[in-house]
Order: sequence, then C-alpha cells, then structure tokens
Amino acid sequence: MASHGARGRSGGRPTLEEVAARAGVGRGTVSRVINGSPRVSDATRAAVEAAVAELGYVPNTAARALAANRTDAIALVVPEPETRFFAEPYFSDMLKGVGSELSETEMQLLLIFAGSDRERQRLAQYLAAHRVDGVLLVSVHADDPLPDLLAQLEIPAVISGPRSAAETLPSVDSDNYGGARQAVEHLLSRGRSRIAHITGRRDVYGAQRRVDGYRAALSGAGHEVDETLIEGGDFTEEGGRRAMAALLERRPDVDAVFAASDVTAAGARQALREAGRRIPDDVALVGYDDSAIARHLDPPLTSVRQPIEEMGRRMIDLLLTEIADRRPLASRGLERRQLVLATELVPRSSS
Amino acid sequence: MASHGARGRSGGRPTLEEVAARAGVGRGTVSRVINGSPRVSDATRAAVEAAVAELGYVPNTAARALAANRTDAIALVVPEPETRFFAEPYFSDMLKGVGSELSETEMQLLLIFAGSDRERQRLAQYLAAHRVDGVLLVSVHADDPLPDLLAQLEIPAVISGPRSAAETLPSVDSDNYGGARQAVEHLLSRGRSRIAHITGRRDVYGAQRRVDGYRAALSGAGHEVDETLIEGGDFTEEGGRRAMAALLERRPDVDAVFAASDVTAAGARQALREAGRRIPDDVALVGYDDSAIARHLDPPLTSVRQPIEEMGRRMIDLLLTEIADRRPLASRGLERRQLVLATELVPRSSS
DNA sequence: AGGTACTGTGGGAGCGCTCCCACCAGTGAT
DNA sequence: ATCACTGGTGGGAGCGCTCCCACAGTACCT
Repeated sequence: MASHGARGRSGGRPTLEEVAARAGVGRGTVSRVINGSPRVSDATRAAVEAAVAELGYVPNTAARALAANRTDAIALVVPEPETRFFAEPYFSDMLKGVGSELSETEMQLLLIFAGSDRERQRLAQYLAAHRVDGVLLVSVHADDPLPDLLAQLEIPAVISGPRSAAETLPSVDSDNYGGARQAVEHLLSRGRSRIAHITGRRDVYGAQRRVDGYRAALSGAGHEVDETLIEGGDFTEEGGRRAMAALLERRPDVDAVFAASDVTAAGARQALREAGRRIPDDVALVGYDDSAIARHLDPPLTSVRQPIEEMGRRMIDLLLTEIADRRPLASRGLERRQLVLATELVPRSSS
Repeated sequence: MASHGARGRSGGRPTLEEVAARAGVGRGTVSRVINGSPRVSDATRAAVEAAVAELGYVPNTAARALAANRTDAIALVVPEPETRFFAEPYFSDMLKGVGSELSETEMQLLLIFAGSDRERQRLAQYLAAHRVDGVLLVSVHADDPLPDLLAQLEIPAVISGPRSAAETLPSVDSDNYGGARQAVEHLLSRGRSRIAHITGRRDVYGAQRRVDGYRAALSGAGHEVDETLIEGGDFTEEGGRRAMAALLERRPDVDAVFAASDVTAAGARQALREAGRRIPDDVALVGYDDSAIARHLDPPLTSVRQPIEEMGRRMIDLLLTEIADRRPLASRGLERRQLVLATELVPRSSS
C-alpha cells in the first residue's frame, strides 16, 4: 500500500518541486515562471519551460486555490424556476458569449441553479465558502436577496439587467427603452396609428423600460398615449393571449400590437386569429427577443433583437475587471460599470 | 500587515480547527462529523454540529480537494460549434435534468466549451490536471478523440448517445429506433402509404437508428422500403428544405414525411409550401424533438418527444455511480450502464 | 574602499483539510 | 486476573502550491 492519497496515479502527476529539480532551480522560481512573473531571467525561464514541457507538468489547482486564496472560477447563477428564461435562446446565447470570452482566460465557469429553496440554501453556503472569485447574475428580480448577500460577502458580481434605475451593481443590459422605441416607430412608419402594447411583468425593470420606450415613441411622433391601449402581460404565451383578448374587447379598432416578448406575441397572434383578424393586414404585430419562435411563427414575426451574446461577453469583461480591481480599496465610481447595448429591429412579414 | 493570505477576511472564516476547539474535540473528530462518518458518538456529533452552527463553519473546498485528491465537481463538455445543439431545447432541458439531479448532492457542475481547437487544447489540459471527478459528454461524434483521452486519464465519463452500436462508455440515450417507428406507424395509421424520410447526419448514430426505425415500421406493416423515399439531411432547416425539394422532384406522389428533427421539418414545410402542397391535406409531416418550433409551426407539428430532462438525470446517476465505483478495480460488466429511455409521440395537426 | 540599490533566486512557512496511526477506555472471552 | 478486541478519539504528517523573507551577485554611486 502506497503512502496516502495514492489513487490511480501510476508514478503520479509531476509537481512543482519535480519541475524545479529537473530544471535545476528552486520551487519559487518555477512558480514565478508559471505565473508569468517578469522577475525571472530569460535563461532560467527557458530552462523551466523546457522542464515543464518534458514532464507534462500541469499545476494543481486545488493547491493553488488553497495557497493563494482564489479559485480561478466564476459562477453563473441561474434562477431556474423561470423556465421561460431557461429554454429561451436568451440563455444559450448568453452562455455562448460568456463561454467564448472566458476561453480567453484561465477562468472556469460554474453553473449554479438557484431555483428551489434548497438550491438557494446551497448556493448561500457555496458563496459563503468563497468557492468562486465572482458571480454572474442573470434575470434577477427586484426583491431578490442574492445581490445583498454577495455584497456582504464582498464577492464581485455583475448583473444582467439592472433591478431598478438605482442599481448599484455593475450591469450589462440591452437598450430596452430604445428597442421599444424602434419597434413602435417602425409601426408608425408603416402607417399604423392605434398601436397597443402588451407589457412584460411590471416587476422586471426591463419590461418597465419597454413601456417607457413605447410611450416615448408615440409622444415623440406627436401622438397622445392612450392608456386603454396598454395591457399587462407576463412574458408568457397564455398571458399574451389573454391580454390580446382584453385589448380586442376594449379597443376593437386596434391596428398594431407591440408585445414585450416573442412568446407574448405568439399568444397575441392566437387571440387575433381567433378573432378573425389577419396579420399584418388588419393588425400588425411586433415582438421582442428575436427568438426562434419569431422566425417560425406564421407569419414570421418582426422582432427586436438584443445582442445577447455580446452582453454575455461584456458581463465577463466587467466581472474580470471587478475581480482584478478588488485589491485597491474599491469605491471607484460606476463610470464604465453599467453598460447598455444597442438593439436592432428585425423586420419580417408580421408588420 | 497581517500574516499572509489576509485579503478581505475580517476575522476570517472559521476553520476546522476552530470548530474543534469550540466543541472541545480534536480536528479528526470534526472531520468525521462533517463527512458523516458513523464512528462518532452521538454526544460528540451533537457538540460538533452545534459548534459548526454557531461559528457558521463552511468547509474549505480547496483544502479538501488538495488533501483528499478529489474535487467534488463534474464537467459537462459542450462541443459548441454545433450551434444547433446549443440553441435547441435539447441543451437546456438536459441541463435542467442534470442540475436538478446534481442538487441532491454536493457535486458542482462545470460547463466546458470544447468548440475551437484552442478550447479543446485547454480542455485536455484541464482534464490532465484532474480538476473534475467525472465528465458528461453530450453529442459526441464518432471520431472524437475525447472519449479515448478520458479513458486514458481514467476519468469516469458518461456519454449521451452512443457513438456506435459498439459503444464502450456508459451512456444514456433515448429510443431513436422506437421513436422513429412510432412516428411512421402513426403516419401509416393515418392512411398514408408513401412515407418519405429525411434523415439526420449519417455520422450520428442516433440518426442512423432513426432510419432503422423508419425501415422497421414499414417492413413491420408489410410495406416494402422504397429507397427513393429516403433523402439525406443534416438536422438543419436548409438541409430539410433541400431534401424536401429533391424528394418532391423524385417522388411527386409522396403523401407523408418523417423528418429527423423539428428544424428539418420546418425546412421541409417551406419546400412543401413553395410547391403548393397543403399540410396535412396533401402531405402529412412529422418531426422529432418536440421543440418549441414544433408547437409554433403552422400548422403545429406532430413530433416525437424525447425525455431529455430525464436523460440528464440518468446521466448524472450513472456518472456518480462510476465515480463511486472507481475504487474496486473497475471492469464490471456493462449491465446497467447503457440506458435507453422511451420516447413519446405528440400528435398535432400536421399529420 | 565602502556604501546603496537594485535584479534574481532559494526555500521556509503556511493555506485548511484528510488520512491514518496511536492510544484510551470498555467489554466479553479465557 | 489476563488477553484480545472494539468503538471512539486526538493529532502528526502531508497534499502542492503561493508568499515573502533572506541573500547572493552585479552595477553604480560616493
């Protein structure tokens, strides 16, 4: 029986010490080379690098994490009960951006689900254990305690979509306000004048901003905002259908609808069909997200695209900066810490 | 200046040692309690647990990993260039299953992208460093070197979808053969007789199995399999369109199509529309995956649902078993190590 | 000739655990 | 009484790193 943690290692993976011996230098020097310190002579560096290559040395992260008190990992926290969020392209696109940006670094990505109470409990434990250097928070609700927990634990975090206009955390968002404006202006330019809006959940700041954009576009074009043309939705298909039905009841003269999400638009479409309205002939329809649904709806749905992959990338940038900056006593301003990226209208035949 | 790794700890998180002192026991005893060893008296356990609670102790994973030579983490490797895979509900559903099953344990989930060569390089390094206890491999191609690498490093792995009939790795798959049969039998029962099949990529074993199922269903019903009704696709929309166009050219009398994926079906639908064929009146259409697209297509698409979330869960089960079993010299049979889960036909108005 | 100031380098200490050996009661068999 | 055992426990050693102090060597002043 070998010494102690012997499992499965036939000869064992090489350690720093072995590399040092091989290169004829000290442990500290190898560590310096591995970590790219400039205070190493070229000759020494070359010798160490050769030894590393010969031995196939790979640093042991656990040891590094223990000694250096950092983990080289960040967590993406997914509030999963929102199945909507999870199944939408939003999620995978963001992941794509996050992944691609992260692959430029040595950082690893952990996926943590914080859906159930048990999972949130576990997450709290996990964060308390400082097992990640930073956290990416997506789709956080206004009353979520998580951001405060993170602040308290002094763990750097970036949020996608501020919780309110007074958000203190670094954030990356798309221009919900501008996107909504684009959508409505597009409908106006198509000669529509009685443009309704089916909102998202009002406790989501982004949904609120879309309402603001809707209003602004109308006002900007000299129209009065008619409150009877605004109906509350919740981002779901069923919600969209109900809202559209209510709208048709109240305002049978409606000639266009801007829905706060593609899924909502799909629901609205059903209600319109059932009421015998043709799209776009009788009522034009515009969605938001430019998801797969938009392309496959009949007729294909005009929608507002958010640069989600780009948002994922930027979130990582921001987070890595936060992590790096944690050393000098933080408290720097929010200068470049809250980003808003432009949206783009994708016209299709529904409008 | 404090001792050494002093960053950010105001008083510092409690350590095992502190818990031991508080409970009036030795370090080893606390470790035993934390790890649920049975060789601890009830009184001692209670004392330790109290101390843990009072101090808010959370074990330091890095230290544990270093000492015990395990990581309590598994990786989900995503061959991301397959954007298809990534954006499809397949991915998020699987993730959901994986996450829910994992949340029963202390294991953490790492997401690793192995799209570009650089990423694969990094992955190899990562695995060589034994930074995970096990690996989940999804959507692996027949010629991927990854499984061999894993075998060589003796890292437990589970694959979703065997690479061939001779797969040696533990795997969890849905019943592609049976699912295809169901689809075709459904079409037969609807009175269709000239049923075409647009295949998936032939180098994907699951696609091959669907072809087999298609054939079997026809033969089983006493029909001869007409090779001119089988057309190669590649799981993409454009591929589906092309294949359908070719099919219509060659067999204008076709009265049903079984497509190897919903996306393929969406492409086929376009080609059918362009050719003026009505669905389902002239040609019935059945897809595979039961994705969001299926529900939102016009007309809604009959499709074969795979229990993907369940598959994710089972993969985790299998992997955890593999990890636990690694101790007794492996080499146990493949008895319960290759699972095939049942599919379900979801009829909609396209057939 | 003796400072002073570097740049490079070696290696001790320590990160917080797990593992295991040693040891101390009890308990039952001899 | 003596000799196994057994369940329960304490604590040394060590996992593979990073950090930092100490020190050699060289270069440039006084």
